[in-house]
Amino acid sequence: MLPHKQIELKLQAAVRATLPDADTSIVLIRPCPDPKFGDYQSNALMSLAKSRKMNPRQLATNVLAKLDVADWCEKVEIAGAGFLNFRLKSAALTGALQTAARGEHLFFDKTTNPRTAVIDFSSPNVAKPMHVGHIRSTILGDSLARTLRRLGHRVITDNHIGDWGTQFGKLLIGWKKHLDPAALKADPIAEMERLYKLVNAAGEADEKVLEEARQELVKLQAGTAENLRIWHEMIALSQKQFDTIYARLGVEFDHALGESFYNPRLKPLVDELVARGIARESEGAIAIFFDDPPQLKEQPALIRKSDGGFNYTTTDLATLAYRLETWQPDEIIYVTDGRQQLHFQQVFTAFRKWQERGSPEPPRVGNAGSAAAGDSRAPMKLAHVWFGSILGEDGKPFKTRSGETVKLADLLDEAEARAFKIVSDKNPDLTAAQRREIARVVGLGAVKYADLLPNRQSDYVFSWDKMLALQGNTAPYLQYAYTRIKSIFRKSDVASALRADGSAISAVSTTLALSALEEVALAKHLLNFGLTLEAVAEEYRPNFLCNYLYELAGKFTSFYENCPVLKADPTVRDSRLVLCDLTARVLKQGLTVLGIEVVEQM
RNA sequence: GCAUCCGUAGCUCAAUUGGAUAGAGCUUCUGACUUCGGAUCAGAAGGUUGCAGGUUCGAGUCCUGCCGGAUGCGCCA
Repeated sequence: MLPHKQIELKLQAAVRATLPDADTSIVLIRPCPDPKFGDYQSNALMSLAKSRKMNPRQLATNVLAKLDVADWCEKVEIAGAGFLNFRLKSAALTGALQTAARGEHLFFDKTTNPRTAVIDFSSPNVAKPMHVGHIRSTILGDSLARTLRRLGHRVITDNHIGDWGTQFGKLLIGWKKHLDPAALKADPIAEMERLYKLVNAAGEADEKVLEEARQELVKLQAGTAENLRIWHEMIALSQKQFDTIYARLGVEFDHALGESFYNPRLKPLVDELVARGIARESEGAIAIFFDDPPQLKEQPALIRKSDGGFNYTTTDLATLAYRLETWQPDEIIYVTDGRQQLHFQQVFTAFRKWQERGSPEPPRVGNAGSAAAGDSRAPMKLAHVWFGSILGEDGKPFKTRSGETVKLADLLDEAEARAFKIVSDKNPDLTAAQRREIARVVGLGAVKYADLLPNRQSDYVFSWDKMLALQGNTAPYLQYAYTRIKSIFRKSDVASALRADGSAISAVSTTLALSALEEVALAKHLLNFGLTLEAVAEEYRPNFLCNYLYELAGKFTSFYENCPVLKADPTVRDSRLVLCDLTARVLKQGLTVLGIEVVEQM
């Protein structure tokens, strides 16, 4: 277990010994904002003292009297209004580095409390090209899944594909009357998109077309063989496109249960909600009204239209119930844009009402704050992880120059093409194949990182130049730092001493001699990797990890500038090689968690 | 009209349970032994955190009001 965790546990024990009824879950250790205060701090005693109207420094003194952390820390100091400052003993620091060098850990611990999380993200639509609007959900969701898995949680990823809905009426007309088989073969998505636009335009001019579309839709919903066959083919063709893009992005799903999967469940669901008095008839439709959160007072959710059809609230409720029955998750995470906040508030609130009035299995779910008897687990958490819009440089929603949405495949192509140009410019001696591979990794990395770096809730301005400017806080900068480390090993004679998986340097002495300030700063930063991963999982914010890795790369380059490795005396040299190796491994692992690859040379 | 979110350096963005002197990158300027890889590094400049109050030992963060912006608001998803 890492030193900061040990200190935290000891501190919590000391607080319990001092204040037996205190909630120690808020007693946490954080890295100090400024190294002059120490390595770790806790400010929890101040808030504890406040809520109890105690003198914070007196409380700190009392807690300190029961705190023994001498195994890891120098003397603990009380500072300011009641901060506790901890300074690591160098033996604790080098000890953690040594166990990491032996491959026992990589500065994070697997959770002692594994949870099951279902993550719903990406959700593209059948018969339409994946576009830039899908990128944030896909990349955020994937990195959250990777983070949770790395920490030892059970993760189920489910792609809720848009494979049902009114657009299929128009698509069926187009398919039957205007299909160009050659075009379909060459580029199925483009052909289906063409068909949709064609019929959509015709519908605007002629009401009869719309009526015809409704008829086709009804026939599809009724299960007419021909419409069903065409619909299946449209899904299969679309899935091919999705698979290609996901393979390129390195994104995998455990399930892809589209909206249509839930069709058989919609009518029974509405019937049950009506029977339980949760939903009622209103203006010919069936709606759920809310009293509970005041914001929803004037915002009923429709679950059946007056024409008898169902809508997305119905589907989402059915999906929620299915996931609960099938996987019994502790948590369901929806990664969508912020415009759906009201919708998910309605879905979550409706679901809790349903749970309160007798629910499917298991009953613990939805009763926020009160676990059912016999089940000690916390109630299921429903999280809407929302993100802001992608804007063009004019501050309006991002489009191509001609006003079209930007296709994801085109965007990735361009990222790779630009990266290829840069690699060829910087390193013309590499073979074309090598440069293409580097461009792929760097280009895709740049796109992903640009998406993950901003706080997800802000809108962000999409700029080809900024995204692909391979400078500053970008993926290429981190990838470059990695290659510089690898270059050191290529030039050293210990490369062969690395295990095949790169996990440890066995030939290097196990004693570490950290003397330079830059070495110590780098080493201490390595220790905080796990805290960062936990924060990402807790807040659903991969940008914490981006910033951590950027700081790590910064501390490494500072070390690299000031501390020669290969030219140093043997003991210092070996110690520095260990630091280099550990830095490379954390960089690689961190980027992997973000869904970004590394290369040995750029 | 109601609701949600946002407003931080010239620009794009950070800021870990309310914590210590609000940090980066870009841009500009000045430097770095032909370099363990210069896709690098060091330094300088740049701020009344939209405005006005309030709570607190402590507020970019919480509360109230105002100004400005984005988004959403019953039969699309």
